[in-house]
Amino acid sequence: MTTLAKDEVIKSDILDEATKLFRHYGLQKTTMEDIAKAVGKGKSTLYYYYKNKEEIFDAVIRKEKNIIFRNIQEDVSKEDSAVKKLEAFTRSKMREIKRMTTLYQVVVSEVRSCNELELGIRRNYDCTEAEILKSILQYGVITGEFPNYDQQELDMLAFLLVNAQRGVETALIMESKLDEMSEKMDFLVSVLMNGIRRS
Amino acid sequence: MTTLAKDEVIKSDILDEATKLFRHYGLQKTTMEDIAKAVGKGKSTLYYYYKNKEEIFDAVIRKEKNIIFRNIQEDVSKEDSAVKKLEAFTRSKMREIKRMTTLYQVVVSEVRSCNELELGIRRNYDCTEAEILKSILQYGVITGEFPNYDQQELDMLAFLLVNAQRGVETALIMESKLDEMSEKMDFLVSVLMNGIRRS
DNA sequence: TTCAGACTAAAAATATTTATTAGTCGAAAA
DNA sequence: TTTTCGACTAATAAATATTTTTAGTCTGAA
Repeated sequence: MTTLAKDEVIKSDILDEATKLFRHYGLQKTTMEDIAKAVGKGKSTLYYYYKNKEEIFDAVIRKEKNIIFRNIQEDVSKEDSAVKKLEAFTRSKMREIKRMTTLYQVVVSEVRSCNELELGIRRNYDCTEAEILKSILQYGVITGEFPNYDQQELDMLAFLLVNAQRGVETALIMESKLDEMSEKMDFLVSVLMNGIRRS
Repeated sequence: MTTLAKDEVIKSDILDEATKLFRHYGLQKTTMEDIAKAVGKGKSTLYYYYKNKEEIFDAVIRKEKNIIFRNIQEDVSKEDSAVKKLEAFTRSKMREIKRMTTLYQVVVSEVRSCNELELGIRRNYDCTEAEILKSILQYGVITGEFPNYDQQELDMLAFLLVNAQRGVETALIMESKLDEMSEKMDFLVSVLMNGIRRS
């Protein structure tokens, strides 16, 4: 294997600097020149590596999202019962959200007004969440922890879990009670869990 | 008892017309002149009966909110088990929301940007919801349907229920899937219910 | 006591100018 | 050939000035 292609290194540099800047100043207030300066290159050089600003932002979000979900997946896979997996999922998600509050805010709030992007990213994000949840639920059905929900019911359950959690998340963020988040989420999950477990 | 005081009649007329207009055009796009014209009075007359526009809007919201919650309370009180009460609560709330989508939108979305009002109304609205839920839960503890949750746990449960439901509501409204609302809510409530019922 | 018309001050909408910034291009450096 | 840059433009956003609308007041009439 040869050394990493030079252009891949630079692309990755650009992404790293862009990530920092977006996190600090948000999407709108970070200019292409800011990014170029941070990388130590001219502005037009960025356009040699990326089509435009949106492509950079997309790449940043995709990368960060992947990190989040890799971490979550890792935590989830450590547990061996579906119930514990679900608890791990929530705990892990909370931790990730706190760790990346700024970028999360960008995705959740700033981007919320930037219609084109919003839908894509937010939906994509939720889909991944729902996917993970669904796989956990499916696992629970297999292990016999949960009753024999059919595919449609599992979809609905995953949908409900994602959005119920988000409802609580939003309320706590709006009242800036992030510190109560864990406790309340634990309680919510334990209730939901017991609910799912019945028949 | 004498005939209803004349000014009470007019105040009520103003409220009725204002309600219609707010429902049709929203808070911002309804002017005091519009209301006055609809009532068939001059604009300044409105100020004889109400301090300002906000007071009118407040009164409209309070009145509508009372109707909603009276209807919900009525439906809830018909049931005699806590579980059925909770189901009735959700079903009834869904129906009320659909019935008043427009005004609900005003409260939920338009007012969301109108900071001063937002907090007051939204919080007030949620409080009432949470109060009803809490009383249902308390009832369930008394009847033995639910385990012996203490006061703090009941508060938390009510908070969770309100916001979990709102999360799902919001998602469905955003995707304009109001028709799936009942089905999904039923499912959510049944899950939550079973969760609450355990120990 | 109840109302209206004329009024004001504040806010909202509009138009206009100015400043930034995303993205292009052709040419130079590596 | 691959990578970089400086100079340029067109579009977007920010700032400013201008007009219109509208909430709320005041005086006085019925």
